[in-house]
Amino acid sequence: MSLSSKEAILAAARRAAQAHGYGGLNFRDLAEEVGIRAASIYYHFPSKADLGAAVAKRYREDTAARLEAIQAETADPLLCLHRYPEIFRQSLENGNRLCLGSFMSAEYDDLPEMVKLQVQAFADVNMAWLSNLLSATGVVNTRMAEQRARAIFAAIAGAQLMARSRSDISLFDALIESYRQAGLLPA
Amino acid sequence: MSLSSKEAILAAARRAAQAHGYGGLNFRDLAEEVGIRAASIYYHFPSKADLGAAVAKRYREDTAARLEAIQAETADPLLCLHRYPEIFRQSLENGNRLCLGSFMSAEYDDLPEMVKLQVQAFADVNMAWLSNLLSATGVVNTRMAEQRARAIFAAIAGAQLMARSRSDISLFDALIESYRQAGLLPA
DNA sequence: ACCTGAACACCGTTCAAGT
DNA sequence: ACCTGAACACCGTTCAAGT
Repeated sequence: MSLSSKEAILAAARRAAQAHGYGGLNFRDLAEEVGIRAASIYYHFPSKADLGAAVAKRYREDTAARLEAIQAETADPLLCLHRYPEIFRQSLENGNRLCLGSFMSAEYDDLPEMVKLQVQAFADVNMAWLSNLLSATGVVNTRMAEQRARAIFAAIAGAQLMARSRSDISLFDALIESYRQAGLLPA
Repeated sequence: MSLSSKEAILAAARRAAQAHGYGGLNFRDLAEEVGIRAASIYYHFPSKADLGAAVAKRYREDTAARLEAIQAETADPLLCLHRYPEIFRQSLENGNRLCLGSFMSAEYDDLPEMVKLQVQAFADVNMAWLSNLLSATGVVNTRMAEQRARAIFAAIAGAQLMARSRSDISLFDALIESYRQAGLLPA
């Protein structure tokens, strides 16, 4: 059975936003991909801001679920941390797309307030997960875990941004490896 | 004496692009700031792509000049490296703006070819400068300098992106400090 | 419930025409 | 050389009307 229109819109909007940003999202192209008319999107989402916020919210929820899945599969916190870059790598694998949080951070000035809130929440989810696992490893003390979590999140987002601009996933892998060698990420 | 229209357009376009990206650049607002009509911009730049490429080229040249200035002022390569984040910090100081290379990397899919080339060139200038100085310090061997230079560039771009989304320069400083503590940047 | 055509006001972009 | 009016294509949005 196929997706409901609302779910199809959300999925297409997410893909578009990861490739072109919130500003690059447009209802006519979106509608064409879903197989309806642009005006029909307004039945499901009252405005572009609402659609953007819904996309960002879903993106955060999906990411949170994936992080929880990693933690469920992988008992060792060091191994969990080792797997963290997967999240960003998969966006590159999926059509050289960017993390939605990164793209929207670049566009931050021009985002509706309700979208900004979701972007912050996305970053918070990532940093909390990282901080929690860093503490669990004992590699850094609890006081430093939060600080290190922010640094890791920012650095990996930067690595993805650079790899995307070169359309080169192996560059992403090499950057992550460099972070490990340098000591930013646990080896 | 005041700037020529062409220079005034370049300056205003740069500021706009660092705040709203290439996609967010618009000729009417730009023209209003310069004091001419939108159509007049096309006398100086035959298309938006040409303007974008000119802005990115100038941005790269300015950055190269600032990096050379740091090197001229500061004999010790370790001190030069210590000063590198200044480049990104100043964009944040200047109206919470993003590095043009970062914003355009996010928008990469939608960039005209001539703009893409300048974005690559900008990254290359930064990485070559970093690599050269890293080699000079002897902290890493020459073989690793290039790899580390990429990692530093990507990580600092990520730090700026995150600090901007929180409108918090002190967060940028804290992230740089974390990179030093972790060993990514020479302390 | 779900969708659409047609229209609206606006905006980025272009170009022939002005001075 | 330098600038502009006017037109064009496209956008987000609305709404009465369709099924």
